Amino acid sequence: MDDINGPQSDYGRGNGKFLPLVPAQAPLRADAQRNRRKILDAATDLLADKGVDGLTMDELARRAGVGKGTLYRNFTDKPGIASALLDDRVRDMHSRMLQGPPPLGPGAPGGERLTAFVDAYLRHIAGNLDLVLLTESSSPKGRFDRQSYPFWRRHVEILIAEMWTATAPEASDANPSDPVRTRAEAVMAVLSAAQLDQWLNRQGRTLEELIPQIQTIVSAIAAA
Amino acid sequence: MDDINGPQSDYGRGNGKFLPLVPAQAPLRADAQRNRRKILDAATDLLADKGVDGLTMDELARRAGVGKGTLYRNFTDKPGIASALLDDRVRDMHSRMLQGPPPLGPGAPGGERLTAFVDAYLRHIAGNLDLVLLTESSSPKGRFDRQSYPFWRRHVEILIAEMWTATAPEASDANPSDPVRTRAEAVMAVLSAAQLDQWLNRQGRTLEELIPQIQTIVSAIAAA
DNA sequence: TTCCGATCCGGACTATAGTCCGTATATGGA
DNA sequence: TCCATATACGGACTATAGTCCGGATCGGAA
Repeated sequence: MDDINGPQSDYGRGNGKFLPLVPAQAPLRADAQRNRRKILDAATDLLADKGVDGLTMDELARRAGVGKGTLYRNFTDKPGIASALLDDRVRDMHSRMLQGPPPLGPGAPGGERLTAFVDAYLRHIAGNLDLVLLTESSSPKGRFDRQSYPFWRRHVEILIAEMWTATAPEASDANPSDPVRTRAEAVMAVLSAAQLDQWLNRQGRTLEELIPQIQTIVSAIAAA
Repeated sequence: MDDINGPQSDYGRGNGKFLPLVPAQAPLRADAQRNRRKILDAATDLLADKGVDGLTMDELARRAGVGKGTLYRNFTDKPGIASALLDDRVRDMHSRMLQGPPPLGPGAPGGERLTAFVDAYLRHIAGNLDLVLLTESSSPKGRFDRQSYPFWRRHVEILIAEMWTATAPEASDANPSDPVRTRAEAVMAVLSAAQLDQWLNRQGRTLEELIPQIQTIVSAIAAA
C-alpha cells in the first residue's frame, strides 16, 4: 500500500484488526475522495483493457478525467497505484492470517502455519504477478517499501520465533539484527515475485510442482 | 555481462577457462572497438565523478564523444553497461572459483566451497552494490538476464549436488525442475543485491555480522 | 589503388515517469 | 450566507531511456 491516507483502505490504519503500520490520517476532502475512487476504478479498467504495459500515467489520468497532478497527489508513484489495487485483493488474506481458522490463522503450531502461509502467499503472488512485479519494480527498494512487505515479514518472523521457542511470539520484536528476523527476510527473498516469475514464466514450471520444493526450503530456513 | 560481442571480455567466450555461456562472435570493426573502449572508459570516469545517479546515457555519450546510437549498438541498455563494468571486476573471482586454491577453488568438499563462495560473493556484491543494483534494476528479470547470474547459480548448483551425492557433479545439469537447481536458485535469491542493500543500507547492519547468519541459512537450504 | 557492400555512427525523435505552480474549490467559522 | 484559508486540481514542463534511419566509414576483393 503506497497510497496516501486512503480512507478506502483498512490496512494499516491501526484499528486493531491489522498491524498498525501507519498512524491514522486526516480524512480526504470530498473531491479528493471522489478522484481517488475514479483513479482506482480507471486503473482497474485500463488494466483489464490493455494489461500492465498499457497502464501509463497519462492514459490513466485521461481515463479517470483528472490531471496528472491529481494522480501524484493521491499516489506516490506508479508502483503505488499497483499497491493500492493489490491492497483490495489482499485484505481478505490478511484477515484470514490474523483471525481465520488454522492452519493459516492462529491455533496451529508455527511450523504448520508457516507452511499454510507459504502456500497462500505463493498463490496470491502468482495470481497477481503483473501487479506485484509492477509494485516491486522501480528501484531496488521496491519490494521493501510497500507496506505489505513488513506485514508479511513480521508474520513469518513471529511464526519462526514460535517454532524456536514454543513460547510467546513477541520475543522477536524490534531488533533488526535478530537472527529470527534475518531468517524471515531470507524466506521472503525466496518468495519474491521476481523469483517466482523466473520459475513460472521463464522456466515454465508450475506452481504445483514448485510449492512442495519451496516448502522444504522454507522449512529448512526456519529451522536453521 | 550484457555487452555485445565484446572482445575485451574473456568471460563467456567459450575458451575453456570460463563456462561457455555464449558462442564466439565475429570481431568488431576497428572503429567500433575504439568506441567501445571510449564508452567504457567514459563510464568509469563518469561513475567516479558523479556516482550512479549521474550516469545518464546522454551525458555518457557526450563524454565518450559518440552518439547515443553508438551506445546502444555496443550495449543493450543501461544495465548492460553496468554489467560490462562489473565484468572486469569479477573476472578474477571467477577464475579463483574455477581454478584457484581451495576452499573457493576446487579441492575442498562442497560444503566448504559453498561457504567460501558465499563469503566471496557477498563481499563482491557489497563492494559494488551501486553497479549491481543498476544491473538488476530495469524489469523484474534484471537479475536473471545478466550472464553472470547463470554462472553463479550453476556454481552453487554444482556444489550442492556434490554435497548431496558426494559423486561427480554433472548429475544436476540441464533439468530446470531439478530440486538441486531450485535450491541453488533459492540461495541466489537470499544473496540478491536488493536484499543485501536492504540489510546493509536500510537496516544498517554490517557485513561481518550478517555473513555468519547468511552462511547458516545457505547451509540449511543446501542441506534441505 | 579503387570500389562496393556490410557495418557502424550520430543525433533528432518518441515514449513515459514524475515535478511544479498558478488557479479553483471545498469547508468551517463569523 | 459569506469569507478566509487550507487543500486539491490540471496540465504544461523537465528529465531520461531507448528507437530510428540517412549518411559516413571500414576493409576485403579485384
